[in-house]
Amino acid sequence: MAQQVQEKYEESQLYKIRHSAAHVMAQAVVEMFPEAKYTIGPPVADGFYYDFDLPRNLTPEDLEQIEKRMRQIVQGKHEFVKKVLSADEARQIFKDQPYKLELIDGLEQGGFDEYGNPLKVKPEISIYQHDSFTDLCRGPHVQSTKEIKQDAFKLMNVAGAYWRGDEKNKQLQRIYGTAWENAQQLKDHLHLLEEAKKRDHRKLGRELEIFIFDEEVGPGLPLWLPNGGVMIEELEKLAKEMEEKAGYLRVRTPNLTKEDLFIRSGHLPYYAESMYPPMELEGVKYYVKPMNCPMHHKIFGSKQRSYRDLPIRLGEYGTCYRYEKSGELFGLMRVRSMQMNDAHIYCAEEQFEQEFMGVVALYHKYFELFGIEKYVMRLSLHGKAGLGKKYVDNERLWIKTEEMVRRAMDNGGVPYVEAEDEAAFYGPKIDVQIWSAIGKEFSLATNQVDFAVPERFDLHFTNREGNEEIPLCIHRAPLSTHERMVGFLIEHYAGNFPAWLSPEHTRVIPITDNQNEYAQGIVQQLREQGIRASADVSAQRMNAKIRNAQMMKVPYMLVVGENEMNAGQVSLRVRDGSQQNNISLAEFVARAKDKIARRAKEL
RNA sequence: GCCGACGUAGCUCAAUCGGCAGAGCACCCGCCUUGUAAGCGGGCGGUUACGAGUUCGAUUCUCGUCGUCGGCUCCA
Repeated sequence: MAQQVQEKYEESQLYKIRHSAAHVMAQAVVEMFPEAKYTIGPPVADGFYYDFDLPRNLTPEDLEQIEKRMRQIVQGKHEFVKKVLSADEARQIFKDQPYKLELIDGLEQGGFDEYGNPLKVKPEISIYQHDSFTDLCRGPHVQSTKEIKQDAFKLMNVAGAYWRGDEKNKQLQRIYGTAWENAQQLKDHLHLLEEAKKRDHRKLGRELEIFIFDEEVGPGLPLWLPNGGVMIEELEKLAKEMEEKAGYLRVRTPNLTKEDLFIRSGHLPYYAESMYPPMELEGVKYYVKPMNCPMHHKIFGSKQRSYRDLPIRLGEYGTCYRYEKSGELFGLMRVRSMQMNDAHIYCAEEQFEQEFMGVVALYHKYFELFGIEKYVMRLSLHGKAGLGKKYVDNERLWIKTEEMVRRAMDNGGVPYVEAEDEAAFYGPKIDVQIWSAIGKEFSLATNQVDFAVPERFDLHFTNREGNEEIPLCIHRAPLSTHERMVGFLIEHYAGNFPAWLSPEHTRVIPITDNQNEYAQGIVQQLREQGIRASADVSAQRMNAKIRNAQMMKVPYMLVVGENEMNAGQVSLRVRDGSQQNNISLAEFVARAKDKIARRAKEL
């Protein structure tokens, strides 16, 4: 049932265009720097890149030059010619290209592809030539450079990238480009990037007063402003409702624990790099928690459990701290303090499938609520080489657990893709990739199976036969962290949240200050009905007040002037610009309460 | 952490070749009493991220630190 979503792209014309554009770019770069060492240049999601080892750093002006030269080259209508040859012939051609020689060695041994990953079948060695440029390459390419339209590609930026993606290797200069079948597609793509920029949660988060970062507080440590506080309250309320229905119990655990706990859990041997260093008091080391699980394990183990008690589902919105490397921080999406929608489900092996799929069902409810239409479940497996280093050293259990997850997903009819060497240290996991309203990809929810740590904590329950059995543990966070979830929601909705999530439901706008008191009375009535409201009694004109409320993306505006006041009514302006004049407050309250209570998508 | 770029008022941005640091918005004070996306006038606001150096003189040039951004690595 595992889907090969990549397969199609690799056979497409677009893939060939991008791959070929990468070669053309490499030609232009090598012309500019004859001493350049070139490495690999594959197509990626929206374009391509090529990594070079160059005598100096590239500047934006260089990119312009390279792009200009590329346009000349593609207009030359050069044929791409493939040649299959022996390793020695290839070595002769690339004798001055050390990275290519390394690749040839890998290909010859039949061991590794260009990323250093093991290959299943021994590949043939081939080169592609066009114009003056020859590259070691398995293809496929377009017939001729004329298929690369000179107005349908663009070089985007330069970035550092490690050779073979390994931070121990030399850092190369990577040029990213985007390429399409025609100019219109390129234009559309660039437009989409512009739109994404407008929705950027870092920009909107500040404008809508949801969160800030402060240099003095520290990188990756967001301060939630009152508006963000409201959104978090709403998300917690949502999770609590859903989890109570699904039989979860809520617990609370401290942010600090003794070193001993994390030695036992395996965090210190396998995860220390991501933990804040310990603080020592009276000779005892304490760590801030990067995860809640060890403490939940302690709660599970705090009394004797029978098979009749299982499954036990312990949930907590615990605040965790992880020392993410400075360059990894990214707005709310990657932070150092985070509050996870965390829970641990302890179950017997025969309950695993049902519990696991129960979590997947929860995902689907959230997808529906947030209008997430596109998603991919990504099954992350262990990598053999990481056993005992990245992963607990028990290959038999890895394989067994991975098979259990596959079976559960297959039986449940949930499509997924597999990703090798991406598991958590204690077991395989399902990460959920979702796509926002404008097609930007996010990785939010996670669902992990832990076959290792319960044993380390000596957790057990008494089974039907009266024997002690170790429970499985499912770690899950369908709503991710508050940080990442809010970041996603900002971009997904472009700040136009459904009413229930909006920090302020209603802004009451008096037309002149004669209506200030009336407006404030309305606010009080709304608050009593559980509707978040404020009155704009500033000295500005009504038009400015409306504009401000629109810019803060408040869903409902109640305009009150002389007429409304005398009639005891309000005039409703909805965020979409529609109006409903002279209605009773009760009518508005009924509408708003209904939308909020149902968490309706529409206003 | 690594490669590169960037850092000017709360926000968005100017400042010629190294020569007195400016605008709009926001905020405060007035005037206007207003009908569905900015009424008008005035005022406050800066150790140009921080610290050194070069120079008669540094927002501008050099170095270091901190932070942000584009990537790599990593990840909820």
